[in-house]
Amino acid sequence: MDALQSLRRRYLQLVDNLSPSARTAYDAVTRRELLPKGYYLCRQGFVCRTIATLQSGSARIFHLKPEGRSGATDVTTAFFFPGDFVTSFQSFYLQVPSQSAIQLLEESAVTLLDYDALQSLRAAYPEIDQIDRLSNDYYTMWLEQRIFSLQFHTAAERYADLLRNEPYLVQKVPLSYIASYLGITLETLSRIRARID
Amino acid sequence: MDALQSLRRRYLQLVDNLSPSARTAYDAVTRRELLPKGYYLCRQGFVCRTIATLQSGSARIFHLKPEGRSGATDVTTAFFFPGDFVTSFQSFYLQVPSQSAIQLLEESAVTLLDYDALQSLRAAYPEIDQIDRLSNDYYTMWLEQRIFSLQFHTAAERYADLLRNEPYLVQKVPLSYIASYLGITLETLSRIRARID
DNA sequence: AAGCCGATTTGACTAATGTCAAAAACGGTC
DNA sequence: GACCGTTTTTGACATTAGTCAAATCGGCTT
Repeated sequence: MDALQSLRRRYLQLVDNLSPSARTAYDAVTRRELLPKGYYLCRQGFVCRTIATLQSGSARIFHLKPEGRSGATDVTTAFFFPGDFVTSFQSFYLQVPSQSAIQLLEESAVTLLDYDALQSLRAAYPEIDQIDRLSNDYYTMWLEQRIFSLQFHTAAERYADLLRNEPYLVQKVPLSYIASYLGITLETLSRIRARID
Repeated sequence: MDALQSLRRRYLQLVDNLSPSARTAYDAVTRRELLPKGYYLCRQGFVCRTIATLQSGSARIFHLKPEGRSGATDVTTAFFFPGDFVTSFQSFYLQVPSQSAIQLLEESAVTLLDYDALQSLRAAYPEIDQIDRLSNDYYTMWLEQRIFSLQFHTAAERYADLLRNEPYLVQKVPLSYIASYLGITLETLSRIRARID
């Protein structure tokens, strides 16, 4: 877990210390935008063509499953924070339709980069290829840790972890997002919260 | 899911079609071994120094947690099959102590490659770097899918999936491994099986 | 074939979580 | 400050999975 954070620092440093030529090339193909709360960076069923670097704000990735008796259920599988590269991994790297949607949780400043542009940058600048690789490794380890947590910890422990790691999140997003992220219903989450204080 | 398998085929093809020079360099630094059932490719708490390509046989990666009242509990988090690159991802790529152990489930033929040797090969042969990257991407997508399955499917559905995707597995490994992999107790798994036929 | 040992199944009971429905709390608007 | 819609909490009950213990099954040995 500490190893995870140091990996994250490594790729963020590489981003900050791009060589002038790589920086110029990067700036030429990316665009910075301030996008409103609720904006979709990626829609379920569509190919995710861009990867966003989150400068400020937050986002979530979620999956809509149709069947549920009481309408569709919306299950959040991850949250994103500043410094994260935001995309639907499989959809972006394989350019296939996404199984999930990504939505901003608040107004956010992002830097957008298209798939083709990223591939060109990677081919031309080893340092950018390195960032891409490290950030993917980071994501992979984050996933490993999440599975660990889903398999080994109780819902109450997972909520406590979340409170510890992302306290601000609990302030600003609906409980239903957090509950589905933890793999429980919002009633159960509410009861866990009641028991804590 | 289909995208996943095609990605796997892509990296396996690259392995088969290495250029003669890359092949020679690869053969020079790897060793093929036939290892017995129960052999540990990696021990919990130690740095995983090698990555194994599984030629035949199978393996599992598991985590021992000490606390349990009735002795330590042993939770399987993945199984490996021929064509897989077998290692503890975080431990190998960051060279930090592993949180899990990897054990052969039967006598297996493997090709062993040390961390330093892999880094040299990657630097010298772009095609090997490409294989490493694709296989990591494959693993990442596999993890994503596994989280999906843990979060969206019931234990019974996950067992049915396993039966469909890895039928041979059910024949040769103890139910307790499969149960912990599915995130349930072996009694529950036994009851699920009883209900199926 | 009998005996043994580990793996699996079954049973009875308990604990945890889900479901459905209603009440309370909260936020923004007029 | 009253009103409205949304979010969160609470309650009662059903369902699912976990726990502990005993019975059965299967393969192996002698």
